[in-house]
This record gives sequence, structure tokens and C-alpha cells, in this order.
Amino acid sequence: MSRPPLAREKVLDAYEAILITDGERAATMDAIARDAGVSKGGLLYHYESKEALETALIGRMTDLALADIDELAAAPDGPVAAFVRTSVMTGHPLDRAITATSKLAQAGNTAASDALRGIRDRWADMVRPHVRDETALQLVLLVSDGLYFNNALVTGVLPGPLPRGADLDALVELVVQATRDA
Amino acid sequence: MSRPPLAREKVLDAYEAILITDGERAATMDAIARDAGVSKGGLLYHYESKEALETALIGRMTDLALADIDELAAAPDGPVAAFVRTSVMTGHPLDRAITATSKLAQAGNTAASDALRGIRDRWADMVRPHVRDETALQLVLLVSDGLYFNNALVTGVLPGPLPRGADLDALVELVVQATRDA
DNA sequence: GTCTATATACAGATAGAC
DNA sequence: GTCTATCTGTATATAGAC
Repeated sequence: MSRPPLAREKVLDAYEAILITDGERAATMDAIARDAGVSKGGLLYHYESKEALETALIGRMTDLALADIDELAAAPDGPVAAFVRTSVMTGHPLDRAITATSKLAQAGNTAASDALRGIRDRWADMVRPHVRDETALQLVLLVSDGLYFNNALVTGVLPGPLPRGADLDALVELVVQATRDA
Repeated sequence: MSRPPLAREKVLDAYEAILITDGERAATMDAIARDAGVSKGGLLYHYESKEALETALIGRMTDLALADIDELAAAPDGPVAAFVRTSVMTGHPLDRAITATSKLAQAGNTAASDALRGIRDRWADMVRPHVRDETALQLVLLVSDGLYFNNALVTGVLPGPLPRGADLDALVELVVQATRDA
């Protein structure tokens, strides 16, 4: 079992980073190649087209998300709390992949939209047994969506208005209280 | 007091529609001109650059949002309920303008991001007196953000997974209950 | 496996006729 | 006020050397 080629991962990291900080329009093959430290030709050896790059990014997001769902289901403070809490972990690989994929989806990439909807359905299945009813489930999912959306709106590395630390703890507690299964 | 030129509004409507249904990448001057029923030269008579078009769209969104906030503050079932409920009115001019502006923001347009953040601050000021504390305020805002984000993810005219009718009523009620001022 | 050079297409914007 | 024709920059992708 061999590790994936390092250069491929470096390119994907660069692509992701540009999408997150500068948006879809800035993520050109030139810019990606520059940031990844390769030439455009080198990039196109690893990914034969822009679409191949998009597909790889979406695949990375899906893999990370599915692995994360297994972890959430076993979280010590409960899946709901863990799910909301981790929706705001901006620096982590999964959250970077989701934010980058969201930018693609907003730019009109339907494969990205479909993948995000698919992951959202898996989240729903994971949370459903732990909340009161479908309305409570919607609340949990929408708070998570809201956190991701605000993450994605923050261009560059500005801190943004998202709750952190004690504020985040309070929000998680409120969501858990409001949706807890009787 | 004269009405704004009809052609200008038609162009802005076409721009908005393409952003919503096909994403930022598809919103080229050619496509906008075609859908608005004018030539590219005609379009550029009304808006001298792509940036002028973006600025006009962001301005329309801001105007509609500020007017809407005044209405929400006077809503019969309370500002919180009205705010959450109207976050999912996908066909209305304000919501179309917000969704289109979100697409711009995701594509890297910082003016769009700044405008959306500004409106979000106004919403927060409007809702704050009617909820228990800052945590409850965050919950209300994040549910609204989540509804908008899901709207924006739905490309084309697919119905999407958003709550409607009785489901939306139940969600509104849950949010009001969970955040109501003591 | 990575590079330079180039082909092709399309974006935004200009010029000037009508 | 709206059009056609055209210019310029830049994006993706190809060809082929090293």
C-alpha cells in the first residue's frame, strides 16, 4: 500500500488554499502551479485537466467527511454537540475541504453541490437518532450550515464573527438543550 | 421623481438570474446581454464595466435589505419569527438579491462580502432586543444563514431540502422557544 | 516527471456606425 | 440608445524538449 504521490497532494493543497482565501475565480492553473511550486506543464502531468482537479478536491472532501462522521458518532459529549462544535474548526483538513468545495458549488459546479448534499444527508442520518424530531434535526443542520457559510464568507485570514471558546460552548449547549430527545 | 431606466433593471435582473441558477462563472457579459435581450455594446452603455454591474447588484441588495429590516421590526408575530420565516422565501426580490450577492462573495468579491456582513450586523441589531442573550442571538442568525446557504447551493430550479409550510412553521416555533427573552 | 513554448478559446472592454 | 466589429489580456490545454 503506497502513499499517494507527494506532488499530487501539494497541488491539491494549493488549489484548496486559493479557493478558500481568494475564491473560485482566482484559482487558475497558473496560480495553482505557482503556489504548488511546479510549472503549468508539471501540474498538467498530475491532473490532466481543471475538471480532474475539481474531481480530486471533491473526492478528498468526501473521504474526509465520511471518516469524520464515524468519529462524530462515537464522540464522548454526544454526536450533536460534537457536530456543531466541529463545524467551526476552520483550520482542520476536513473544514478546509468543505469550504473549498462550497466555493466550487457556488461557482456553478454541480458535482460539488451534489457531493455536499450527499454529505449533508449522511450528517442528518447520524444526528437523527439523537434529537427529538425532524424539526430539531433541521435546527441542528441549519446551525452547522450557518457556521460553514460564515466561514466561507470570510475571505483571507480575518477572524470573522464566529463564536469561539466560551461563546461556542454556550451555543453548543443551547442547541443541545433545544433539540434533546425526550 | 423618475423611474430608473427599464433597460438597466432588465440587465440587472438577467445578471441576478444567471448568478442564482448557473453560478458566478456563467455570468459573463455575453450571457447577461443575451438574456437581457440587448447586445454587449448595449449592455456596456448602461454599465460601463463588469465591476459597475457588480456594484449595482450589491447596491440593490443593500437597499432591499434595509427596507426589509424596517418591515421585520414591525412584524405581527415578532421580529424573530418573521426573520427566520422570510429567510426561506426563495422567489422574492430581496432573497434573490442576497443569493446572487452570496455567489459573488464566494467567488472572491470582497465588496459583496462586506455588504453581506454589514446587513448581517443590521439584522443582529434588529433581533438582539427580542432574544434572551448573545448566544440566543447567534442561534437565530446562524439558522437564517443556514437557510440562505442551502438556497444558494440549489442550482437550477430544484426544490431542495429546505423546510416549507408546516415544517417551516415548526422550525420557526422551535427557534422562538429556544431563544425567547425571559 | 518536469519543463518551455505555443495553440485555441473566450473573457472584458473599445471604436465607431446607425 | 443600441448595434457590429475588433482589440487585448488571459484561461485551459497541447506538443514536444530535456
